[in-house]
Amino acid sequence: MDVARSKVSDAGTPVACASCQARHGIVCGALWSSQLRELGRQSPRRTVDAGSEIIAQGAESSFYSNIMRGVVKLCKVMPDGRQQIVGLQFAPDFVGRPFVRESTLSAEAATDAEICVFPRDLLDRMISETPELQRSLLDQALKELDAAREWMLTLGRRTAEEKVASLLHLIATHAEPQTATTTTFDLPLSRAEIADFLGMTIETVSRQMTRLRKSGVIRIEKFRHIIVPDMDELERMISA
Amino acid sequence: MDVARSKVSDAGTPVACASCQARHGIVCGALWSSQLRELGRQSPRRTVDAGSEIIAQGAESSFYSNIMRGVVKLCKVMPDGRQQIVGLQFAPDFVGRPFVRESTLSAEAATDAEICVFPRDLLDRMISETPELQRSLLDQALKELDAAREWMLTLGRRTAEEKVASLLHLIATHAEPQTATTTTFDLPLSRAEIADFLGMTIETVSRQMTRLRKSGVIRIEKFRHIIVPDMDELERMISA
DNA sequence: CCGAAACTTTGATCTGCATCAACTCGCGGT
DNA sequence: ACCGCGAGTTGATGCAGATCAAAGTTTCGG
Repeated sequence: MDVARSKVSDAGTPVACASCQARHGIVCGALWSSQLRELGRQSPRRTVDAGSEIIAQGAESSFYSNIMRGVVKLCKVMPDGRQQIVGLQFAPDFVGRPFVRESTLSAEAATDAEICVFPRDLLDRMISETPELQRSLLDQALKELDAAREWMLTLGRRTAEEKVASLLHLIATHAEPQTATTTTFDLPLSRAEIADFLGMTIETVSRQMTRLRKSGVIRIEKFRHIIVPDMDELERMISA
Repeated sequence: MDVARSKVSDAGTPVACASCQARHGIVCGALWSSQLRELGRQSPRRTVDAGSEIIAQGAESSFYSNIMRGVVKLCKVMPDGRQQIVGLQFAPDFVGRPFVRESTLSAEAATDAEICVFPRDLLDRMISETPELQRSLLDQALKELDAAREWMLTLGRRTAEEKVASLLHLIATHAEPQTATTTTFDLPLSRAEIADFLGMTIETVSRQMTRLRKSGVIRIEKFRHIIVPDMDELERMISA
């Protein structure tokens, strides 16, 4: 059914959407061809470089985004500057909080990224008139909820070493399709960001990384590039 | 519009539902009268006493629940026994994970509670044929997601004292409508459960509670009964 | 190619919370 | 009323991870 739908709509698809990575993602995959055309016409692509903010915490934003490329981090900061990353989003995820205008968190590009910017009013209208899209957003919300709760367990009950292993596992799993047993990837986060995700300091992150390296679970090249010879071994560190 | 809908459907409402606390809650408030009748007929009430499990982690469950009375905690446990509470649900919340049969967490009554048990297959069918219900569930899912992320900040970045204050604030806010400035409530959780929610030990929980008591932020009567003379003062402890 | 800034690692020390260990309180049973 | 047990508190000590400090590595502009 989804296949039939997309086949049909491909006829009138906007050029930008035709070859789009997210064409069959959460949002666009749930739209009828006429809606896709309207949305596509009013939704510019934007490239954002690493570190720049997409949505500010506490601000009202008039748009949603869809990640086409790159990684986006969701952060919460306290008045005194303490910071916690509460989610990582990868292409082709949807970013935004339907039904609430003021954002309770900030969204920031962790790597250079490309996003598709949806006008809020337009997409809100489409949500309310498209059950398929609601269902799709419900699906993503429930998956993010599962992920958030899994991370609560990590934050509350795992040791520093387990935390770092959990993060590496999370990224290895979401980044690139792995080949055979050995997995390779570039960390989309700096040590400081990893610390903010795991609720620790950069020093402890660094120490635990070298611990994992010395015990042979991972290899590290140029700080950011990680090689996991055996994913099972990494999973064992997490005692999931 | 919601009002009109409920007026109409009250005519054919099942007896049990007529005076139900959750009649206009997440699930039942989004159903048509014929659906409510069908669901009501097949959904027995059940009383569960404090500590008994409603859904087991890792098990397939053939039902969802709706909390009529009491508090339900959502837990995750690791193979070695470490435990983390990842959510608290109050009446009239919906409990369950649509679209996924095997539960990744357990649900357990924290206090004596009363629930309404929905057959899974029936409710799944209603979800798929009722956009209003999908929308309602999306709303709850997004709210729970906000709450989970707020709690991630608490787990990752707040001190022990701030954590305890955060929990007291959470419960004070969700339990009873407060009178004027001073708020009073019974803790639905034991010290051990509080520890599992905050990622600490019972000893530290206890110490921080007496710290808050000595500093005058709260008063404690019979361990479980808490009096907050000034909610603003409590909020200040959280440095939210 | 050089130099400065930003990021990361490593080492020394400190501390907040965990752990271990009594002890107290409240409650239900006999 | 007394006992016994689970829940909570309080105290002494230990340790994982924070903090403070410094050196090494990478990046990038000139």
